Amino acid sequence: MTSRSELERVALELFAERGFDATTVDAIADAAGISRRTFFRYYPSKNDVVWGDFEVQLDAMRAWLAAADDSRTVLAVLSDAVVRFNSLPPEAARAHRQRMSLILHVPALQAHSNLRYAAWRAVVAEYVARRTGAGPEDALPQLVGHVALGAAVASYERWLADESSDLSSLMASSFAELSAGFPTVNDPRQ
Amino acid sequence: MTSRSELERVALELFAERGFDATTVDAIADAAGISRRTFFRYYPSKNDVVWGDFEVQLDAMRAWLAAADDSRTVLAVLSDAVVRFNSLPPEAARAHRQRMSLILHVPALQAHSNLRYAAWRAVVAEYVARRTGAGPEDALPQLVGHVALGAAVASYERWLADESSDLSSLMASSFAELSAGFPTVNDPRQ
DNA sequence: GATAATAATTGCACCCAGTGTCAAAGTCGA
DNA sequence: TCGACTTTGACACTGGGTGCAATTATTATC
Repeated sequence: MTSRSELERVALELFAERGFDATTVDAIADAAGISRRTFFRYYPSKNDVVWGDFEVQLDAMRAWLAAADDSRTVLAVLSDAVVRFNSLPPEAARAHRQRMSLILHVPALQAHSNLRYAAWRAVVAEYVARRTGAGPEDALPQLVGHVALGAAVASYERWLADESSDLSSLMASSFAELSAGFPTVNDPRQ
Repeated sequence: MTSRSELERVALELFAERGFDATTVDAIADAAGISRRTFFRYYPSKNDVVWGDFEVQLDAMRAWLAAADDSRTVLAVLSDAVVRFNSLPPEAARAHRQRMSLILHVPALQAHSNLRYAAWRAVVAEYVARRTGAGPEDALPQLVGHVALGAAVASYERWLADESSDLSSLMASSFAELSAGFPTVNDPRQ
């Protein structure tokens, strides 16, 4: 009985072994012992395999934000949320590095990621909307969504570039820079 | 004699008429009176047609930033650059709206845009690196690149949502929000 | 346990984007 | 006019993704 997560495991193994582009859907299906057509019932595209249970994570973050302490700054809460939903047990770090390295470095996945990012931004925008009384499509929530995503992705790239770095710290410092208006680069006396 | 820009004109017309996905490369080639294979000599992909001379614009922005007045704040200069390279004569607005609407709303192009955005971010990062003495791949320049892109894209989305809005003003106010650390949403007393 | 309804799986025939190859036209300088 | 060089085009092929209909489990019901 092939499960969705089993299929993911097999696929990621092949990607690591011979690269994403060089791994055909046929090869994945073969390795998993299912037909090509069935593969596409589990995942709508080859790209989507890499994202695993992203939607579930996102739902969790949405719920966490909905119940977050309103006495703190919007950006502080967002920073915590991003840190929390990107902290992994040390033993999961290697796998997550591999996954994110694909997403951020393989052109086909870099492109596809934008579609997923939209859902992430929507969660942030929804929270900012709740806090400010605006609609989720209004200017400020959307702006914060885009900018927060930028900070998060930049942090991921730093993390991938340095084996010894800690993702949570990088996220936190990116958001700190953000809420302070980029003091190191925005000083009028400079 | 079919030129690159003539091909672009024909393609955008078809996209507007019957939609991006429903327009095959064969149809574009037919309409332009060239062969399918020749289309791919002018543009590496169907997606790329929509971006027109983006690289040229980007080169211009790079040059402008390289020669910018260093006595002003990094974010102020970036804001000006973004405003300047996104202000169009009123008669070009309709076409640009159409083009950007495709890029921001058609899934295939939303995805592809991420690849183009990388080049845009690199230009910003390069400038921040020059101003701060850091390398273009260092944390701060990269972070500012990502965040500035977020602000720019958010502004574009606002602009597309409102026929009567002015792109330059939207860009400027997004960057103002950014350099002030999002005062309307980042107030500890709120 | 046999059977009927339901769901999962698969094979097959497509469509379309993108690429490699090689031959045919066209261009241009000498 | 000849030959070198570039542009174009025809053709075949790869690979992702989809619609459809048949086939094979599953599961519920009697």
